[in-house]
This record gives sequence, C-alpha cells and structure tokens, in this order.
Amino acid sequence: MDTNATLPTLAETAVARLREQIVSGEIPGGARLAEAAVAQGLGVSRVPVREALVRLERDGFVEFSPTGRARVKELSPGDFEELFTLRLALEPLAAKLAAPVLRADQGGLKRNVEKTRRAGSVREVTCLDLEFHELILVAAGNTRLLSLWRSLRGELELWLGLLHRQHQTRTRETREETVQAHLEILEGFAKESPAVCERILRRHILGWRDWLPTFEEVGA
Amino acid sequence: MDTNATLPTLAETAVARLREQIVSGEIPGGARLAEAAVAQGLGVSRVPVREALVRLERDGFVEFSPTGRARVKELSPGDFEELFTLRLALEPLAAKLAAPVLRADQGGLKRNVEKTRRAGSVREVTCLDLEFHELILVAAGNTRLLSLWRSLRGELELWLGLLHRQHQTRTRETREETVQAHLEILEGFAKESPAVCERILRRHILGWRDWLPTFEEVGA
DNA sequence: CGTATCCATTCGGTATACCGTTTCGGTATA
DNA sequence: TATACCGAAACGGTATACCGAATGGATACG
Repeated sequence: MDTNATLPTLAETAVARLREQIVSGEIPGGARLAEAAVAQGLGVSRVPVREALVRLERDGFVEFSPTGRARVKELSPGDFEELFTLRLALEPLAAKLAAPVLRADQGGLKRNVEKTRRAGSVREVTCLDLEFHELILVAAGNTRLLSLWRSLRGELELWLGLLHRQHQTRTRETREETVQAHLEILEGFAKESPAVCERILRRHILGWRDWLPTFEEVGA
Repeated sequence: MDTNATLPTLAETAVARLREQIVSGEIPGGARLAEAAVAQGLGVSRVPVREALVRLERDGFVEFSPTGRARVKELSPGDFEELFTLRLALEPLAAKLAAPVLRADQGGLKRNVEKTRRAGSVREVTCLDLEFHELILVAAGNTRLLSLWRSLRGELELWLGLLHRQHQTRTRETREETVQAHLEILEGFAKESPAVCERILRRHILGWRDWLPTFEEVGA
C-alpha cells in the first residue's frame, strides 16, 4: 500500500509490535503499559514508546488513565455493541459512496478475495477480511470517513482476535464463510445501484453481529 | 465539564493555545509548525510541543507530511463536503440514540441555549453551538460515536471560524438563528419519538449546509 | 536561460537525565 | 481487625543534547 521510501521510525515499529502483541493476546486486556518497561522490552528509549502509545490510543488499542497511565483496552460486551452501531452507520454509507467506483473497477476487491481463498490461518483471514472492508472505505473517496473507520479498526481487530481464540474457529470454515459473503458483496457492486449496495452492506454487518452472540463473559 | 484536579500538562496547554490561534486565523491554514519554533514561541521544550502536534492532528487541526513535517490544515471545499456527509451520518444517529435520555432531562441543553442567548460575540455563539451538538452526542451514550465526532469537531470549528470571518457575520443575527434552531430541536426531544428526532437533526444539518453555499475560494 | 548538483542549514527522531507526583506496601494507631 | 498515615519506589512530564535526513538556495553546467 504505502511503500514508504523512508526508513520506518522506531515509534512506528513500536506501534506495529505492540499492536501485534495486543491483538494476539500476548499482552492481555487491562495490562499496564509502563513506558519504561515497554521501552526496555523493545530496546529503545521512552520517547518513541511514548509516541507509540499515543497513536495506539488513537487507534483504539490503548487507553490512558487521567494520570497518564496507559493500559491495554479492556473489551466489554457494551463496547461490542458500540462498535456494531458505528459499523452500521459508516460502512453502508461508504458502500453507497463507493458503488460507482467499485462498479467500474473491482480489481482490488477481487484480488483480496483470491488472497482470502488461499489464506492459511484464521488470523490471515481476519486481516484480509478487514482489508476487504477497508478497500470499500477507500473507494468511497471520503478521507475523513476513512480515518474514522480506521480509528475503529483497531478495536475491531481486537474483538476478532479474541473471539476467534475463544471460539477455536477452524480456518477452513472461516475462510469459506468470508469468501462467500464477500463474493455476494462483490456481485452487488457489479450489478446493483448505490442504494442497493448500501443495503447489502447493512445486511452484511447485521449478519456479522449475529455471528457471535454466544459470548457472555469476556474475562481477561 | 472535566474539572481536572491535576495541573494541566504543558502539552495540554500547548494544544489549547495552538488550537485557539489556528481557529482564530492567527496561524493561517497551510502554515508550517516547526517544533522548535512553536516551542520557543510557547516558552517550552520541543517534547510537549511534539505531543501537542500529534493530538492536534487527531483533532483535525494539523496534518503531517510523510516526512513528519506539521502544517496547519488547509480548508478546501471538498473537505467541507466530506465533513457535511459525516455530520449527516453521525448526528442524526446520535439524536436517535439520545432521544430517550434527552426527553427525560433537558437541563443541559436548556442551559446551553440560555447561555447562547446571552452570548456577546460570534465566536462565543460558535462555541456554544458546538457544545449544544456535543451534548447530544454525549447523551447518546456511545463513547466511540462521541470520539469520532470529536475528531471532526476541530475541523468544524475551523470552518465556522473561517466562514464567520469571511462573512463578517453579525453577532445578533447568528445568535438568534442559532437559538431558534436549537429551540426547535429541543422541542423535538421533548415531544417526539427517537425516529422523528433523528429526522429533525437530519434537517438541521442539511440546513447547515445551505447556510454557506456562497463560498467558492478559500484562499489562505 | 533553464537545469542539475552540491552544500549549509533546518528540522525531526531519539537518547539521556532530572523532577514532581502518584502508587503502594508496611507500620502505627484507634 | 480495620483504618489512617508515611516513606520508598515507580512512573510520567519535561528539558537538553546529539544525530542523520530532508530542504532549499546558490553555484556550476548544458
């Protein structure tokens, strides 16, 4: 996507590493992220860590106490509802806006689905799933809409990771369900009006909510 | 709102000062914000300035070049459209969610309108206007929805400041139009169903877009 | 006159050091 | 036994210093 010529900054790599550890559950929800400790763990000074924490907060992975202490965000069922509500507000809108664009050029989405077909792990499917949705947001051409969605994406990834771990989801099933659903969306973009595309995404998100109603406790 | 007991951090005060200078136009759109210069201007070191810039980016006042250079965000008509689209997606939704709460307790909104009645400057009206809308978002009880809106608020404030400056808006007019519109919304929350409240907000935002169609160029 | 090149300067990224505040466990007291 | 108090350690906020990269203007070349 962004083949940045400049070397990745230490803060950026810190973001990436922490993000990975948080999503994978290696650093559990609610865990303290003391600057010094994280810095030592990554072999850098506190400065880039500090910056990384701020960015992770923006992306929904981390939250700060009033006194500036950082913790990994805890997931509560109420949070899931909030997230669901917002996806339902943003993604169908994005689909409507993106419809004309995606009717003309489905290359990106198709490539994504192909990659998903060949995915070898649940984690990989999850990433590609998120990428699929992000491609729609990008095609919508509203940069602010995109950044709003991105600020939700982190937490979304957190949920998907957690749920898959609890579910012990099978790769094959997940992959095929995902591919199936995305193909339907793809077909919609090819044939239907923007308004219908909007409804299709709406249904898709609604289905996503049903996908995991079996969870009661999300203990650490 | 948040009567924080802890002393405001230098970074926070830097955010507040820069924000004020940007909104007032003292620092024009597109202006470079070199860390060292800003730091010297505020009489602090680069560290808190650095953090302030990151936050201002999150709040839509500042943007970074790929090489990390910060500039005050430039306003283009396309940006205004994006902002409009997103307000139209978020605020009616918030109104629907907030309706039950605001039917039961209109105290906050009423106090806001009273303050607006007594506002002595266009700037003050603008702030209270934004606060009115934010109160609805708060009442909606979706913390993520609120933070999405907040990330738009900065840019919104930027626009309102610019437009009022260009318009040479009169305090009295602005104040009375605002109060009038907000009273109608208030009445809706008192009497109508969530769905109707949603539509009322929708109309309000649509009206806001018409409020300023006369602008072509937004030169620096 | 236009264009490419190079160098001085600016600027951001990071490390380190210091300070005031917050935390938290242990002790003394009611 | 529960609670209030106290002190040491932990932690975040900030200043300063250094380095390498980016920038932009002057100079040399076509």
